[in-house]
Amino acid sequence: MLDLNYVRENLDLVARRLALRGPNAAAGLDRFRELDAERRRSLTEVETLRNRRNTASDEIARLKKNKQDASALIAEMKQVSDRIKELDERAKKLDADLHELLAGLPNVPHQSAPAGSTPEDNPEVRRWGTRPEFSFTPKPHWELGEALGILDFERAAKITGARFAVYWDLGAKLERALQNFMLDVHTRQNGYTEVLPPFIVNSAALFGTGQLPKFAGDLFKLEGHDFWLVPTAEVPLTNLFRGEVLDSDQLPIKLAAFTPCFRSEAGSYGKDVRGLIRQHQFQKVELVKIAHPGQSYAELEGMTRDAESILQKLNLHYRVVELCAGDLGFASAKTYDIEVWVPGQEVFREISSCSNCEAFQARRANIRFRPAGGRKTEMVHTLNGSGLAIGRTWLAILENYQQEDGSVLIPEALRPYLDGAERITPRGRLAAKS
RNA sequence: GGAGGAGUGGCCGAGCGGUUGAUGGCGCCGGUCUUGAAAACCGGAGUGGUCGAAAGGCCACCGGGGGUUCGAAUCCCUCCUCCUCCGCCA
Repeated sequence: MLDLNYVRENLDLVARRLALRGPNAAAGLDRFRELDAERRRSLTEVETLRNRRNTASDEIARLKKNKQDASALIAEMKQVSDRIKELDERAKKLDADLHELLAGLPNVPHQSAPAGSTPEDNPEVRRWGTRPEFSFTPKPHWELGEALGILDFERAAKITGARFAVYWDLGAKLERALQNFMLDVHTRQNGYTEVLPPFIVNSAALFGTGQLPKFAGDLFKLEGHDFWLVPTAEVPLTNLFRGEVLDSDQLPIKLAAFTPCFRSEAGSYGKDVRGLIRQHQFQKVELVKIAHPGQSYAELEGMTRDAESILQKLNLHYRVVELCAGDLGFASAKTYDIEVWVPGQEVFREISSCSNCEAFQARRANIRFRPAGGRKTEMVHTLNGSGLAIGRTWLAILENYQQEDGSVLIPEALRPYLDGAERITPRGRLAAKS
């Protein structure tokens, strides 16, 4: 959420910068001036009446104490109270409207955000490694995985539905190895604290990070409860500090968590229908930082490097792009996407997205800190990034490490996590071993 | 799931429906005293909104929401959270 005073004082600038996101990004902002003025007018009105009532209440108390008659004043105040009730409803409505307008606006892109409206406009920042050479035509991971007997979409559809997967044997173990490998690197080498949060959150948490109210359709909700499946660990991790005032010397807080992520993928029909790229459930190790506002952009660079370190250790070719203003997520002011090379499809695919939300989420979730010398609290900056999406790492390994005989080599860094296994070879096709 | 109990400022803890934004203690900040510190004493300090150039007013906030009343931290309803007991359960 944007700061009310900031929007009021910089309305034109905010409108101009939001327009960089696209034609609809600043929708409703034209109503701001009027709504804001009307809200303040009606607040002043009702507060003046309240003041009168408070004063009169003291007077009534005094009269009664002295055994004097207060009935005239009480009768008058009864009228005033009725009037307050009316005006208060109007003021509350206006306040809610303004809040709704503000809560519906996306974050203002950072100064440096490149212009553009589609992923094609995202400039490449850097590139690491080289494309693997194949003496044969590399296959997509769904063919490899099913042939190896480690990936099973058919049975997943039977027990659940489309866009779910069952992993068998070394496929399941590879997923688990990646989970442990990523958490170990981030906690032992990159300085993050491991957290295991609930995989279900309430709507206040989802408001805090910006998924609600606007993107309810992207989420899975539990029937009969104010509970939602997490779309990313960013939600529970960032909301850990909701409503808290942190000490300046606690910052930056660096957290890493493994969770499954659940997304309805409404509106993505027909997109990435094959394979693991777009699933209703996928696993992810997420990084979250709560940072001092003066440090948040340096922390964003660091977080992106931390995510990259995983791909480097796995020796997977990738590039880093910076999202153009039109491609930025709702809460983000600046985002780097890391895209891994997927040879079966000959494209770079997003495997991590690292964002600085500045104070946008902090305002929604009311996360503040007390500056070292100062007394007045300030909003923190929040950052989040995938470190990494495990399913997409899994498929990148399959496609990049595939051999002509259909087997897949296991990256050296992962072998200690797989009892030293060096290679995935075909097992009995989709048959559960005894 | 059932039956009880409780939620007050950074923490602990008072609070007959009427100067209680809230006593007291601890902690915190400033000062006096001291070479310095401690102790003692004096003083200060919440968050948000709104009006104002500022000084400073005003309004709201005692878990959340609603109600009763001229007036609610105090009474009623409801939801949430925590504690105790019972049931169930990994």
